[in-house]
Amino acid sequence: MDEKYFPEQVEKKWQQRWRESRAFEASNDDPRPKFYALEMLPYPSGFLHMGHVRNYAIGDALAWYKRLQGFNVMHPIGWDSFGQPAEQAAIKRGVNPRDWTEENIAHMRGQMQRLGISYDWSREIAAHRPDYYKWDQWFFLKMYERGLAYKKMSPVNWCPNEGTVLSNEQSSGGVCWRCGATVEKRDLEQWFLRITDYAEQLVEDMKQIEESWPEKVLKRQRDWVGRSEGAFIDFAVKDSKDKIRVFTTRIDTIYGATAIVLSAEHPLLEKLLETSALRDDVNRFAEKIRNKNASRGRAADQEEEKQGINTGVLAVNPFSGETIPVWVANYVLMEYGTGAVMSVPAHDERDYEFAQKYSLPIRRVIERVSHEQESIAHDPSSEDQSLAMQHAFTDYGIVVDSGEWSGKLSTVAMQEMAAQAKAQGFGEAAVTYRIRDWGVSRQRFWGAPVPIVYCENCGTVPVPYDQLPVVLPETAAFTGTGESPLAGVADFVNTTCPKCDGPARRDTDTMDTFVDSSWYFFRYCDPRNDSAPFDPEIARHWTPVDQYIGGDSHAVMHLIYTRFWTKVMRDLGLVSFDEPVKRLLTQGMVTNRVEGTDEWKAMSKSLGNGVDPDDMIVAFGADAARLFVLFAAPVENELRWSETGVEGSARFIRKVYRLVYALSDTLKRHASQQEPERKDFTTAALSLRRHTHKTIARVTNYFAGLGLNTTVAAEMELSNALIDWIEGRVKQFTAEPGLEAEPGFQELVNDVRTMLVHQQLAAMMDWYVAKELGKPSELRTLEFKSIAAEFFAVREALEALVIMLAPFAPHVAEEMWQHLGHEGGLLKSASWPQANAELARNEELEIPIQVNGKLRSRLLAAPEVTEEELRTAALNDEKIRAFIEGHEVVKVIVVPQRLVNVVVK
RNA sequence: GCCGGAGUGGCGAAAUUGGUAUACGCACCAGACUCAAAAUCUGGCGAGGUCAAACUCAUGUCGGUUCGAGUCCGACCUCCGGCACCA
Repeated sequence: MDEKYFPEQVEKKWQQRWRESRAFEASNDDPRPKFYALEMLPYPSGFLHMGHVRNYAIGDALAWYKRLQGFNVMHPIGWDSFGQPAEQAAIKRGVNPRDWTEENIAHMRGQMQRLGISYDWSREIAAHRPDYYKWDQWFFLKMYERGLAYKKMSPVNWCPNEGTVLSNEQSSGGVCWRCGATVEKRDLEQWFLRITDYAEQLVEDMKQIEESWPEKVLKRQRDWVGRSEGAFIDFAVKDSKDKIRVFTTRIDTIYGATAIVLSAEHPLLEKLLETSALRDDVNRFAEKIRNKNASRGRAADQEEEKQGINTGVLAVNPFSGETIPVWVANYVLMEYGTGAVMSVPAHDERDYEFAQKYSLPIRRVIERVSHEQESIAHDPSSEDQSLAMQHAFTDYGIVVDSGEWSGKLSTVAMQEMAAQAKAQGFGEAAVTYRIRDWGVSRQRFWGAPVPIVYCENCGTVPVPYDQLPVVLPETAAFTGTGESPLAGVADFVNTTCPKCDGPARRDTDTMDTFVDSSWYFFRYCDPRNDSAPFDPEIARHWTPVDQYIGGDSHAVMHLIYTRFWTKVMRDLGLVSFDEPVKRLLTQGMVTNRVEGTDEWKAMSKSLGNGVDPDDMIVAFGADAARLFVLFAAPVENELRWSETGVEGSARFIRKVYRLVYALSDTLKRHASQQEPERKDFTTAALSLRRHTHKTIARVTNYFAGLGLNTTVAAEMELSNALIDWIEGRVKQFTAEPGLEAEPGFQELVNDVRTMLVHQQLAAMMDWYVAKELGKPSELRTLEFKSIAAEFFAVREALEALVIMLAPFAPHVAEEMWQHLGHEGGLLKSASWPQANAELARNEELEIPIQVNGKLRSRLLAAPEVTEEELRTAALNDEKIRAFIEGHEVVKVIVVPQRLVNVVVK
């Protein structure tokens, strides 16, 4: 151990030792309880950014903590290495996507190792390697067998300028993200996974995780699934056998329906119009709306004015028998429900707006449940009138003017009406979902090929399992024309049919990269298995994931896909639970000031406010950078970057390092090896131990809730307390008369806090011990046992501090641990310190005394003090007497061990 | 518009969940050391008030509950996220 702290030396040294000793490789057979700590696997863009550093620092702190607590910790990492950037690099610069990806992985792996994250590198995986994506294909085939993977025509986003397909994200707002051209819809045959089959479970199973996943993530998933309870109702078309099925969540308002409104894409529309005189006008209108819908997609960010047209067709309300007109309008979406709605202007805002514009009747059939206040001085009819004029009344209430249901509560009517619809065969209670099946086909090269073959004779044929993987060719022509580059690789496309051996063509699309990340953390359990995606027995040992950590940008996509995938795996018999992740933490963003402004924004190249982790490692060390990231803000908050903040963390590390350096030799010489008996501890030693054990309890408690910032703060407090304590002891030692003359000691006393005189501090302690013990026993101020006990307390504090620092600054913690006398052992085999409640207990309590709730005095009391004693002491307190003099004491509130409040009049 | 979350010093934030508000750190000011700077150390640091105290006021605003409210209840204001014609 150097006198001075050089992070680059310390960090290199321990990184090497960890690597050589395979310190963080987790065994599947370890008998200790397991803990699976997981961070979201990165896309290998080439460079780690601060968001990654934060993510991994959090995960690593937890992994270290659990390891020190005696858990068998698995902390793996891998690469989400399929995806568009590699292909873009190929198109733009002609590099091979595989080479580009491998180089990026190599560089980022180096960065992670320089950060000293305690990953189990033996379990590293990468999605682009055939031994991984083979299992993507395997899962695809399993789903195909079960009808969970199917092919259908579907519109995709198409940029006419670049001649390429875009994802929904890349065509946000209806324009191409690169060239700004208006995106068109094109119909393509695409593969879908039937996530809608699991819609109900995706909502229902949230109950299993609602305590341990962030509410905002659950909420977004709930919104995304969009579960909605209501009813289907069939309206018969007048003079026809056709029926129009609508979905409504407010069947109780059905007597207020004054029209049926269809979406422009409604399949029945054409047939209905056959007999209509308005046919041409309606068709022209519907065509216009369809075109508009197609070109803008669903991403339109502005609500359009409602437009509609009467078809001239009439429909019959099955409840009232009333005949109402059928309209077509732009505000009804084909994608949701049945693409047709009953329009109830009195009780739906959209219908109200529509009815106003086209002068449709507005009929009120729900009244507010009356409150006493409402009956005052208002003419009810005029109030109704004004209400109806301005708004739809969308609350539940009492059904009126609705035949036999009049006078019933909405909630009651809804149930009874749905039951009647069912009994009479014109409808039923129903649940609809907003979520739609997951389109996984991508017309791209850099992904897992879809393992399907098309044969002229046999049609669509799945590739047999024993022919997996369908290997991606070495390279292809990256023209960027929009068709999958695989289509141009003749060797790949042309194959023979597995069934009939005749000529066949392969599917040339690849799978969405979210497929890779839907199950990757199961692969970590058994990463080299070549006969299954993983051994269910081994996975049973490790999964579900105990703690998952990542950004909330994946709140919907990845985290809903992986929940879906887990349920499919459960149904395949691979796992035995519903939810893959027990606890989820979504960390906040890392932001930095945008130069020349007061704005804090996420670090990015384009804003020029990025900070390179490597620069921080060089300047301050990985330990200081990691410590800062965890200390500066609660993990779920935004983290504002501050270089002076990192300096502060480095300062703290240096302080502790010097303390260990200054004291370790002395501790080796003088500290008792065994824990001394209680009577041998001086009062001073006990007060230090109290601080140590209180801190252990606090830190352990904070860690349980992932309050990492307060954990670090508590550790800083302990180090401050230890320094204060040493200063106090040195001053006391040297206060003996005559010592002023001893050479160097006056400077020592003055300088003890500067920590510039370590050797002198150690020498002084040695000298002092010798001097004390050299005295005749009656003149000694301290006995040998007490000295040994006092140094024991110091060592206890330092060791606890070093162990508790390991999750935040592991390299320097290892260095200090070794220097504290644990040569040859690694910190990972140390044990997390145990808080001793007896030792943590205060000798004396400081009890605040209030008069009428305002703090007026304090008094010191023993922890055993009774309520009565506290009350008496408070009333006799000099300051308190001044306050209560001349007033009547009404009441004295005593909170045991806590506080006294004197209430006066 | 709807649904969430949050408002505490100059800044990031603490507060054992109703009991001493502002821990810990950053920035800043003064001092020590230094030829000087850096580093390090010491002291100060919510506002008002005072030589110093005492004391008064402060957790977005206004009310309420309570002996006691940053914390609980009601109304409002502001900011940040998500969704957005979902029937």
